[in-house]
Amino acid sequence: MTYAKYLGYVTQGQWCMTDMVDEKSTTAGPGPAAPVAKPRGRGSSIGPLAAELRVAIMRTSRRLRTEAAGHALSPGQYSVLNAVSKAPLGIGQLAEREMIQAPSMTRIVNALEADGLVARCDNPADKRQVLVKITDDGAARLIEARSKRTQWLATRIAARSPEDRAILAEAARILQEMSAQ
Amino acid sequence: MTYAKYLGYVTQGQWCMTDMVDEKSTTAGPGPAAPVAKPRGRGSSIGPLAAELRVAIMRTSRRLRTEAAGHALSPGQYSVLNAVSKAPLGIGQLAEREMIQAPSMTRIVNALEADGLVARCDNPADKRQVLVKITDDGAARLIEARSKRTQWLATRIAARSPEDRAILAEAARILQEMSAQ
DNA sequence: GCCATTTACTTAGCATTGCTAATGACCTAT
DNA sequence: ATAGGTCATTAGCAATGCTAAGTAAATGGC
Repeated sequence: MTYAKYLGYVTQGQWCMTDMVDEKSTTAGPGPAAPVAKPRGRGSSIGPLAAELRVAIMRTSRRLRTEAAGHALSPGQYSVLNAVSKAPLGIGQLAEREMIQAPSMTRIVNALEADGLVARCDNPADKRQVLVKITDDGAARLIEARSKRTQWLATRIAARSPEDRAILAEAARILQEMSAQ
Repeated sequence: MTYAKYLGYVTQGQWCMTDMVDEKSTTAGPGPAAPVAKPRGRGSSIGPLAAELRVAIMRTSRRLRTEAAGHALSPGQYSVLNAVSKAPLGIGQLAEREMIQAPSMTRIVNALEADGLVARCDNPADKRQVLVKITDDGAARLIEARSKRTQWLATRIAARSPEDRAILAEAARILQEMSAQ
């Protein structure tokens, strides 16, 4: 019950809560990480920036997730459908991609299959493996979900100034690089 | 089982999965980001930017959540502890802040209380209400968790150029504004 | 060529977290 | 004083994650 007991068993984040805190008062100062290169000037204090960016990202991601809800496609289903839209993949491959365990993926694929969005096929080369293939219904649903998923964000972006849009574009690139590491 | 049955009952996002798709092929086009500055003309295609930004944010948030795990404080517990660190709050207020329902908050507070990180107090002015107060242990744990939470991000930020940091700072501000709407 | 090991998926069961519904205690207004 | 609303808790369901164990098929050693 006390959560701590749950650790050592949890291997990756699987919690869901908001994380929508106002954490202005992080402890601030130069913060966790080291200076860098030429942190000169007063402006480049890493700690507060990291704290602020974290809050901004978590809050935005929460909004994105919330807004994406209600489309009859859970995030997991969406991810899998998207992955399978290019080429059929096995359960294990999908699980690895999504960073979950195979049984969890089996369950997701079961749900998608029950809805007729994917189909299981035999792999002639290895009959142990099940290939998950997208159906026409699945492809249609994916396209629909895809646009709805981005809709909320697209609306807000459209409302910003061109300068802000440029910054967001750059930030997207930077964030991708950082999280890829 | 089929998820669709679950809708109309779900009111907000509560799923957890990766969402860590390689959705490069969203509609794409000119590649990652748009030019800049003077976007009008053909350059300011909102759709691809929204799609890319969405992926960047979701992926980064996922990393943040994953990296934050293993500190014996779930995101929910962390949020509550942080909220309560400034002033005691009632269950209902906390629930509203976190955008969850009161029973869920009761459960979180129960866990924190069991760990001795918060304490329930009576509110003399309204005996229906329970005030959740942080304990010394809770405050200590919060500070510890706080730095660890931002550490991952701070490290990556520290490795970027000053220009990138400036962009991220701006982006954080913009994202805050957008998600606040 | 046959048996042992490994691999891929499924089934079974537990844990966490969110929600709704219903209950009990208390405040507020008539 | 009583009726109705508000706050918190308890009870019970749904979804998603995990581990452990079981089945089917491929691979390897003798």
